[in-house]
Amino acid sequence: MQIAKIPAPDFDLAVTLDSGQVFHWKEVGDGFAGAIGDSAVYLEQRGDSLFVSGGAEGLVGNYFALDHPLSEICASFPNDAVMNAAKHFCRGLRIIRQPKWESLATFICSSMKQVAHIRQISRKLRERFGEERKIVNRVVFTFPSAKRIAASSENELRGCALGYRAKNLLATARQVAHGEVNLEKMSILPDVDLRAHLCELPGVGAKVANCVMLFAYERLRAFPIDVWIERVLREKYFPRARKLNAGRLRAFTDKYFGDHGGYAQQYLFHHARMTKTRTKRKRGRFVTLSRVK
DNA sequence: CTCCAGGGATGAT
DNA sequence: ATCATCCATGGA
Repeated sequence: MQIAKIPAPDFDLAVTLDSGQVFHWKEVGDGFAGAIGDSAVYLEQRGDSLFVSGGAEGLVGNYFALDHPLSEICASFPNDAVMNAAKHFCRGLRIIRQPKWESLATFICSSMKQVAHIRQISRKLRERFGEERKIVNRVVFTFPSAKRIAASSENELRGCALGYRAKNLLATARQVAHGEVNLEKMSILPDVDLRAHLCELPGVGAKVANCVMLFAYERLRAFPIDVWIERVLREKYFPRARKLNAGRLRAFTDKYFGDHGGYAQQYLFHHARMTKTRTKRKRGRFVTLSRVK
Protein backbone atom coordinates (compact mmCIF):
# COMPACT_ATOMS: atom_id res chain seq x y z
CA MET A 1 0.00 0.00 0.00
CA GLN A 2 1.44 3.33 -1.06
CA ILE A 3 1.00 6.15 1.38
CA ALA A 4 1.19 9.82 0.43
CA LYS A 5 1.96 12.64 2.83
CA ILE A 6 0.08 15.89 2.52
CA PRO A 7 0.39 19.03 4.65
CA ALA A 8 -2.60 19.63 6.90
CA PRO A 9 -2.00 22.65 9.12
CA ASP A 10 -4.84 23.91 11.33
CA PHE A 11 -6.52 20.53 11.13
CA ASP A 12 -7.58 17.89 13.64
CA LEU A 13 -8.70 14.72 11.89
CA ALA A 14 -10.11 12.94 14.94
CA VAL A 15 -12.11 15.94 16.14
CA THR A 16 -13.48 16.58 12.67
CA LEU A 17 -14.58 12.97 12.17
CA ASP A 18 -16.17 12.85 15.64
CA SER A 19 -18.09 16.11 15.38
CA GLY A 20 -21.38 14.74 14.05
CA GLN A 21 -20.95 15.64 10.38
CA VAL A 22 -20.15 12.17 9.05
CA PHE A 23 -20.93 8.84 10.67
CA HIS A 24 -19.14 6.04 8.86
CA TRP A 25 -15.40 6.32 9.63
CA LYS A 26 -13.96 3.57 11.78
CA GLU A 27 -10.78 3.64 13.78
CA VAL A 28 -8.06 1.36 12.42
CA GLY A 29 -4.85 1.34 14.37
CA ASP A 30 -3.66 4.93 14.62
CA GLY A 31 -5.89 6.09 11.76
CA PHE A 32 -9.30 5.81 10.16
CA ALA A 33 -10.75 3.80 7.29
CA GLY A 34 -13.81 4.73 5.29
CA ALA A 35 -15.13 5.87 1.94
CA ILE A 36 -15.05 9.26 0.28
CA GLY A 37 -17.70 8.98 -2.36
CA ASP A 38 -16.81 5.91 -4.40
CA SER A 39 -13.25 5.50 -3.09
CA ALA A 40 -11.99 3.62 -0.07
CA VAL A 41 -9.51 5.67 1.91
CA TYR A 42 -7.19 5.23 4.88
CA LEU A 43 -6.14 8.32 6.86
CA GLU A 44 -3.67 8.93 9.61
CA GLN A 45 -2.58 12.21 11.15
CA ARG A 46 0.84 12.93 12.64
CA GLY A 47 1.27 16.50 13.70
CA ASP A 48 0.60 18.84 10.81
CA SER A 49 0.74 16.05 8.23
CA LEU A 50 -1.89 13.72 6.89
CA PHE A 51 -0.86 10.30 5.59
CA VAL A 52 -3.26 9.13 2.93
CA SER A 53 -3.66 5.85 1.06
CA GLY A 54 -2.35 5.95 -2.49
CA GLY A 55 -3.83 8.31 -5.03
CA ALA A 56 -6.42 9.89 -2.75
CA GLU A 57 -4.48 13.06 -1.86
CA GLY A 58 -6.61 15.42 -3.91
CA LEU A 59 -9.81 13.72 -2.87
CA VAL A 60 -8.87 14.00 0.80
CA GLY A 61 -7.76 17.62 0.62
CA ASN A 62 -11.05 18.60 -0.95
CA TYR A 63 -13.19 16.46 1.39
CA PHE A 64 -11.72 18.01 4.51
CA ALA A 65 -11.68 21.49 2.96
CA LEU A 66 -8.00 21.98 3.78
CA ASP A 67 -8.20 25.08 1.58
CA HIS A 68 -10.56 26.83 3.99
CA PRO A 69 -8.67 29.64 5.77
CA LEU A 70 -9.49 28.27 9.20
CA SER A 71 -7.67 30.85 11.29
CA GLU A 72 -9.49 33.65 9.48
CA ILE A 73 -12.79 31.84 9.85
CA CYS A 74 -12.30 31.39 13.58
CA ALA A 75 -11.21 35.00 13.93
CA SER A 76 -14.56 36.03 12.46
CA PHE A 77 -16.51 34.33 15.26
CA PRO A 78 -18.24 36.64 17.74
CA ASN A 79 -16.01 37.45 20.71
CA ASP A 80 -17.92 36.11 23.71
CA ALA A 81 -17.06 33.64 26.48
CA VAL A 82 -19.17 30.77 25.16
CA MET A 83 -17.87 31.05 21.63
CA ASN A 84 -14.27 31.43 22.77
CA ALA A 85 -14.50 28.29 24.91
CA ALA A 86 -15.87 26.30 21.97
CA LYS A 87 -13.26 27.76 19.63
CA HIS A 88 -10.46 26.66 21.93
CA PHE A 89 -11.97 23.23 22.58
CA CYS A 90 -12.54 22.39 18.89
CA ARG A 91 -9.26 23.64 17.45
CA GLY A 92 -8.67 22.12 14.01
CA LEU A 93 -12.31 21.19 13.36
CA ARG A 94 -13.21 21.72 9.70
CA ILE A 95 -16.53 21.62 7.87
CA ILE A 96 -16.34 18.67 5.48
CA ARG A 97 -17.40 18.83 1.82
CA GLN A 98 -19.73 15.85 1.69
CA PRO A 99 -21.34 14.27 -1.35
CA LYS A 100 -24.81 15.79 -1.66
CA TRP A 101 -27.02 12.71 -1.77
CA GLU A 102 -25.06 11.00 0.99
CA SER A 103 -25.45 14.03 3.23
CA LEU A 104 -29.14 14.50 2.44
CA ALA A 105 -30.01 10.84 2.98
CA THR A 106 -28.02 10.58 6.19
CA PHE A 107 -29.62 13.63 7.76
CA ILE A 108 -33.12 12.50 6.78
CA CYS A 109 -32.26 9.46 8.90
CA SER A 110 -30.97 11.61 11.76
CA SER A 111 -34.23 13.02 13.07
CA MET A 112 -34.76 12.23 16.74
CA LYS A 113 -31.73 9.95 16.74
CA GLN A 114 -28.57 10.14 18.81
CA VAL A 115 -25.24 10.26 17.00
CA ALA A 116 -24.49 6.66 18.01
CA HIS A 117 -27.77 5.57 16.40
CA ILE A 118 -27.07 7.49 13.21
CA ARG A 119 -23.77 5.65 12.97
CA GLN A 120 -25.61 2.34 13.16
CA ILE A 121 -28.14 3.38 10.51
CA SER A 122 -25.37 4.61 8.21
CA ARG A 123 -23.48 1.36 8.66
CA LYS A 124 -26.52 -0.81 7.95
CA LEU A 125 -27.51 1.16 4.86
CA ARG A 126 -23.97 0.87 3.55
CA GLU A 127 -23.58 -2.83 4.32
CA ARG A 128 -26.94 -3.75 2.85
CA PHE A 129 -27.13 -1.46 -0.20
CA GLY A 130 -23.66 0.00 -0.74
CA GLU A 131 -20.65 -1.37 -2.59
CA GLU A 132 -17.83 -3.18 -0.86
CA ARG A 133 -14.29 -1.81 -0.99
CA LYS A 134 -11.08 -2.93 0.66
CA ILE A 135 -8.43 -0.75 2.21
CA VAL A 136 -5.53 -1.63 4.55
CA ASN A 137 -6.95 -5.12 5.00
CA ARG A 138 -10.32 -3.73 6.05
CA VAL A 139 -13.69 -3.84 4.35
CA VAL A 140 -15.53 -0.55 3.97
CA PHE A 141 -18.71 0.27 2.08
CA THR A 142 -19.72 3.16 -0.14
CA PHE A 143 -22.98 4.98 0.57
CA PRO A 144 -25.75 3.60 -1.67
CA SER A 145 -26.91 5.74 -4.56
CA ALA A 146 -30.37 7.28 -4.68
CA LYS A 147 -31.25 4.77 -7.39
CA ARG A 148 -30.26 1.86 -5.19
CA ILE A 149 -32.31 3.17 -2.25
CA ALA A 150 -35.22 3.93 -4.58
CA ALA A 151 -35.12 0.33 -5.77
CA SER A 152 -35.49 -0.97 -2.23
CA SER A 153 -38.72 -1.35 -0.26
CA GLU A 154 -39.87 0.52 2.83
CA ASN A 155 -39.68 -2.71 4.80
CA GLU A 156 -36.09 -3.29 3.71
CA LEU A 157 -35.22 0.21 4.90
CA ARG A 158 -37.03 -0.40 8.19
CA GLY A 159 -34.71 -3.37 8.54
CA CYS A 160 -31.90 -0.82 8.89
CA ALA A 161 -33.49 0.55 12.10
CA LEU A 162 -34.96 3.54 10.27
CA GLY A 163 -38.42 3.35 11.85
CA TYR A 164 -40.79 6.02 10.59
CA ARG A 165 -37.93 7.65 8.67
CA ALA A 166 -37.97 4.83 6.11
CA LYS A 167 -40.95 6.29 4.28
CA ASN A 168 -39.30 9.70 3.96
CA LEU A 169 -35.96 8.33 2.80
CA LEU A 170 -37.64 6.17 0.17
CA ALA A 171 -39.84 9.01 -1.12
CA THR A 172 -36.89 11.42 -1.38
CA ALA A 173 -34.68 8.76 -3.00
CA ARG A 174 -37.34 8.24 -5.65
CA GLN A 175 -37.52 11.94 -6.46
CA VAL A 176 -33.74 12.14 -6.79
CA ALA A 177 -33.44 8.88 -8.73
CA HIS A 178 -36.20 9.84 -11.17
CA GLY A 179 -34.68 13.23 -11.83
CA GLU A 180 -37.57 15.22 -10.35
CA VAL A 181 -34.92 17.06 -8.37
CA ASN A 182 -31.29 17.56 -9.40
CA LEU A 183 -29.13 18.00 -6.33
CA GLU A 184 -26.09 19.06 -8.36
CA LYS A 185 -27.89 21.74 -10.32
CA MET A 186 -29.29 23.18 -7.10
CA SER A 187 -25.75 24.37 -6.35
CA ILE A 188 -26.36 27.52 -8.36
CA LEU A 189 -29.29 28.63 -6.19
CA PRO A 190 -28.92 31.36 -3.56
CA ASP A 191 -29.29 30.24 0.05
CA VAL A 192 -32.96 31.11 0.44
CA ASP A 193 -34.02 29.26 -2.71
CA LEU A 194 -31.77 26.28 -2.03
CA ARG A 195 -33.27 25.93 1.45
CA ALA A 196 -36.80 26.19 0.09
CA HIS A 197 -36.18 23.50 -2.50
CA LEU A 198 -34.59 21.15 0.02
CA CYS A 199 -37.53 21.65 2.42
CA GLU A 200 -39.93 20.38 -0.23
CA LEU A 201 -38.36 16.93 0.02
CA PRO A 202 -40.09 14.41 2.31
CA GLY A 203 -38.43 14.31 5.73
CA VAL A 204 -36.56 17.57 5.20
CA GLY A 205 -37.36 20.59 7.35
CA ALA A 206 -35.35 23.66 8.27
CA LYS A 207 -32.86 21.81 10.45
CA VAL A 208 -32.00 19.02 8.01
CA ALA A 209 -31.93 21.50 5.12
CA ASN A 210 -29.41 23.66 6.99
CA CYS A 211 -27.23 20.62 7.73
CA VAL A 212 -27.19 19.64 4.05
CA MET A 213 -26.52 23.24 3.00
CA LEU A 214 -23.60 23.50 5.42
CA PHE A 215 -22.07 20.05 4.96
CA ALA A 216 -22.72 19.42 1.25
CA TYR A 217 -23.30 22.79 -0.42
CA GLU A 218 -20.59 24.71 1.43
CA ARG A 219 -23.06 27.35 2.61
CA LEU A 220 -20.99 28.43 5.58
CA ARG A 221 -23.73 30.75 6.90
CA ALA A 222 -26.25 27.90 7.31
CA PHE A 223 -26.90 27.45 11.05
CA PRO A 224 -28.70 24.21 11.97
CA ILE A 225 -30.60 24.48 15.25
CA ASP A 226 -31.05 21.08 16.91
CA VAL A 227 -31.80 20.24 20.54
CA TRP A 228 -28.15 20.78 21.54
CA ILE A 229 -27.76 24.16 19.89
CA GLU A 230 -31.15 25.31 21.16
CA ARG A 231 -30.06 24.36 24.68
CA VAL A 232 -26.81 26.34 24.27
CA LEU A 233 -28.66 29.37 22.95
CA ARG A 234 -31.27 29.34 25.69
CA GLU A 235 -28.88 28.68 28.56
CA LYS A 236 -25.88 30.74 27.48
CA TYR A 237 -27.23 33.54 25.33
CA PHE A 238 -30.76 34.01 26.75
CA PRO A 239 -30.43 32.67 30.32
CA ARG A 240 -33.63 34.24 31.62
CA ALA A 241 -35.71 34.95 28.56
CA ARG A 242 -39.31 33.86 28.57
CA LYS A 243 -41.19 32.97 25.38
CA LEU A 244 -38.27 32.35 23.07
CA ASN A 245 -39.74 30.77 19.98
CA ALA A 246 -37.96 29.34 16.97
CA GLY A 247 -38.33 32.54 14.97
CA ARG A 248 -36.71 34.63 17.69
CA LEU A 249 -33.75 32.25 17.94
CA ARG A 250 -33.40 32.17 14.16
CA ALA A 251 -33.33 35.95 13.93
CA PHE A 252 -30.60 36.09 16.57
CA THR A 253 -28.34 33.41 15.10
CA ASP A 254 -28.57 34.77 11.56
CA LYS A 255 -27.28 38.21 12.53
CA TYR A 256 -25.07 37.39 15.53
CA PHE A 257 -22.90 34.58 14.10
CA GLY A 258 -22.43 36.13 10.68
CA ASP A 259 -20.83 34.88 7.49
CA HIS A 260 -19.31 31.76 9.03
CA GLY A 261 -22.25 30.97 11.30
CA GLY A 262 -22.23 27.35 10.22
CA TYR A 263 -18.67 26.94 11.44
CA ALA A 264 -19.52 28.67 14.71
CA GLN A 265 -22.54 26.43 15.11
CA GLN A 266 -20.45 23.27 14.58
CA TYR A 267 -17.95 24.38 17.21
CA LEU A 268 -20.74 25.14 19.69
CA PHE A 269 -22.41 21.82 18.93
CA HIS A 270 -19.31 19.68 19.36
CA HIS A 271 -18.21 21.51 22.49
CA ALA A 272 -21.63 21.13 24.11
CA ARG A 273 -21.89 17.47 23.23
CA MET A 274 -18.42 16.61 24.52
CA THR A 275 -18.89 18.41 27.83
CA LYS A 276 -22.53 17.66 28.40
CA THR A 277 -24.24 18.32 31.69
CA ARG A 278 -27.86 17.87 32.63
CA THR A 279 -29.47 21.11 33.63
CA LYS A 280 -32.84 22.28 34.82
CA ARG A 281 -34.47 25.68 35.05
CA LYS A 282 -34.91 26.67 38.68
CA ARG A 283 -36.13 30.08 39.84
CA GLY A 284 -35.20 31.56 36.48
CA ARG A 285 -31.71 30.07 36.42
CA PHE A 286 -30.24 26.91 34.96
CA VAL A 287 -28.68 24.67 37.58
CA THR A 288 -26.54 21.59 37.06
CA LEU A 289 -28.15 18.35 38.12
CA SER A 290 -25.57 15.75 37.19
CA ARG A 291 -22.53 15.42 35.07
CA VAL A 292 -22.48 12.70 32.43
CA LYS A 293 -19.12 11.21 31.55
C1' DC B 1 -35.21 -0.49 33.78
C1' DT B 2 -35.93 4.67 31.99
C1' DC B 3 -34.37 8.46 29.30
C1' DC B 4 -33.74 10.84 25.18
C1' DA B 5 -31.95 11.89 20.64
C1' DG B 6 -28.28 16.84 15.00
C1' DG B 7 -37.06 16.77 13.73
C1' DG B 8 -40.87 16.67 10.58
C1' DA B 9 -45.73 16.34 9.41
C1' DT B 10 -50.11 17.06 10.80
C1' DG B 11 -54.01 18.99 12.92
C1' DA B 12 -55.88 22.05 16.57
C1' DT B 13 -55.98 26.81 18.49
C1' DA C 1 -48.94 32.23 12.39
C1' DT C 2 -47.84 29.48 16.64
C1' DC C 3 -48.41 25.18 19.47
C1' DA C 4 -49.18 20.11 20.81
C1' DT C 5 -48.85 15.46 19.49
C1' DC C 6 -47.28 11.56 17.30
C1' DC C 7 -43.97 8.96 15.06
C1' DA C 8 -39.90 4.08 16.03
C1' DT C 9 -35.62 2.80 17.73
C1' DG C 10 -31.84 1.42 20.73
C1' DG C 11 -27.39 3.13 23.04
C1' DA C 12 -26.30 5.13 27.33
